[in-house]
Amino acid sequence: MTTYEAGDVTLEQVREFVWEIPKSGGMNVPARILASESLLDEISEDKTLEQLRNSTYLPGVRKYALCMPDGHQGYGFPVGGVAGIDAENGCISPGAVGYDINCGVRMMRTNLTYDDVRGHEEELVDALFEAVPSGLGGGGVHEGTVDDVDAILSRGMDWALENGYAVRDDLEHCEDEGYRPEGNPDKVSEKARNRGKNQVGSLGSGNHFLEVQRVTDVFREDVAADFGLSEDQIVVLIHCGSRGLGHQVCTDYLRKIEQAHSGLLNQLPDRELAAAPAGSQLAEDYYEAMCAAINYAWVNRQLIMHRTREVFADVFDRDWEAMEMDLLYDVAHNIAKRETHTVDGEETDLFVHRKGATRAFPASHPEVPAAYRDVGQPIIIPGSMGAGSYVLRGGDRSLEETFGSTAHGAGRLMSRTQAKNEYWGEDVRDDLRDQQQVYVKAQSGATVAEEAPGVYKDVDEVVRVSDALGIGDKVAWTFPVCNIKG
DNA sequence: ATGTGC
Repeated sequence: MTTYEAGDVTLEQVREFVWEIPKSGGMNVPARILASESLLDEISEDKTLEQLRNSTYLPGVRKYALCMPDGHQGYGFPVGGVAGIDAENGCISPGAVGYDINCGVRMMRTNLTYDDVRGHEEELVDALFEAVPSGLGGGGVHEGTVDDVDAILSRGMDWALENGYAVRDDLEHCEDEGYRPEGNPDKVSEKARNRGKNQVGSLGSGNHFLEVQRVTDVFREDVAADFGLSEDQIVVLIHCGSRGLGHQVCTDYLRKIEQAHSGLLNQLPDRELAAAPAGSQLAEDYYEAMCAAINYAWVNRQLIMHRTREVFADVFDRDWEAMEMDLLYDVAHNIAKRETHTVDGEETDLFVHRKGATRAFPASHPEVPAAYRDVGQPIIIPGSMGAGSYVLRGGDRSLEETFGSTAHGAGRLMSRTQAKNEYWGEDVRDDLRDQQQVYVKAQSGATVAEEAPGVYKDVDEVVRVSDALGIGDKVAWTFPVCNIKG
């Protein structure tokens, strides 16, 4: 048997790209890592594998805990981690969802080609930067009241539709149609709601961005046609989350759960995995608050997309409808959801935790929107400013292998602090413009340094593993034209 | 990720 030694963890190879930490000690199930050896070399350098093994101590975790090929260390639970935990007898863990609840991406199509945009990059990037609020702190497309926030938390994208920020078609091209009915503002603290009221429609900072891209390659022509993608087409990618509101929800419930469920906490190897037992009041409260933050993040991305349509209409002097600026799809990267999966031959209700992982449902799954039911759901995987991004579709093996999940990005190679020592923002910006015709505009030079292409893993390799395992199949590759960020 | 924190 092929093994891989990583510190005190020994991995056994199950087959190509599939590695397992066998069950031992307090582990309830084994753990699986989906990676090539070169990705495994990177994954094993931080605490990812230890955190993944720790997560198998969570009560009610089924089958195996998983790490996607882009996995890296996170708070308690790896970014790139997936765990299906029994929704009747198990638990729910905020650390296995992440601080940025429903951090995610959406891609909007246009009928413009690269030739239409070339020569207008500076004008476009300036106009987008001016119109789309970004950076730390307040300021959003919709400057509202706490009542507005409560409506957003309850109704998600339905609120955006009612308030003229969306068309019906947008809702139909969004995971869960942009709405979790369980979202309950009463379970979200006043502090969180106040933090949210002046950030509705704002990018934030860090790795969040808005990017105009061109489709540079198509790998599956038939699927690409169903997704409305073709070579040289201009698309827009929006990556952001639930801002201060989601962060506050996570903080609030971690503290509450640590206090109320210290018994469970003491059974776990890491207190950052704090979890509320299924059926407890806090499990229900956290789920409803998390769903509310999920709704907030969808509205956030919708308002940014709405503003982007206005900017394009202004710059290109045409209606956005005439430019066919339609939402391709919106996927969540940091969520938990009650889903039914087959485990040991039985239909089982699970809290599927996906933290830095994308849902990847295959063709014919009832939760895939009608427009894509025949081909599988679109999966959007942002890479870096120098390596581009990918569109995949849910693969036939995903339900069996990964609770219907795949990777979510390239994954960091180095910390933000390390990145700022290695790179200087203005140099990164100048190199991207001069060498790759990518136009970047950011609130802070430090953010550009933190997001330099060199701080990321090889997104091609991440996608290659997903494709080879049949959990998410390569459809198209896109490359940046211009990018705005905090 | 984050009014960059225990």
